[in-house]
Amino acid sequence: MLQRCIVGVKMATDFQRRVWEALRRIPRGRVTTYGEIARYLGTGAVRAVGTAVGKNPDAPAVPCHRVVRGDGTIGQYSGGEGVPTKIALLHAEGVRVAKGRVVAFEERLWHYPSQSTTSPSGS
DNA sequence: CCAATGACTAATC
DNA sequence: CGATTAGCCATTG
Repeated sequence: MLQRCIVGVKMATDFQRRVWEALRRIPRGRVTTYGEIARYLGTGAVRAVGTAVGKNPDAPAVPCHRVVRGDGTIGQYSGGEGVPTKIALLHAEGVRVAKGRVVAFEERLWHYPSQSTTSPSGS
């Protein structure tokens, strides 16, 4: 049973799994940027993040459509009708998009939780 | 291992 | 604001 997991199966890299997991952390009605994900992963591989998101096999089960570019523009999307579908999904979650750009982008922008400064066992 | 690619970003024209 | 160049890192052939 487990044998088939180690042969003849396209396996994603750990990097991609971390990216997809980061996508699941995005709350509904919010958006994030590739740069934020890269920072969350602790790397500057914005390009690699975008590629990993595009290879997301569980789309749109994973909110990959909540990821936009750093300047608030929609960016790209692979699936359905492409970018139009990405915008449609965002609208379905309450995120307004105009001229291929997220309305009130910085207000809708989601930031990943940072380590609590009130941590009792802080270093 | 090397070369090419990509759902990006920033700077310049 | 649109087009171009260069830098970036992981994936893929």
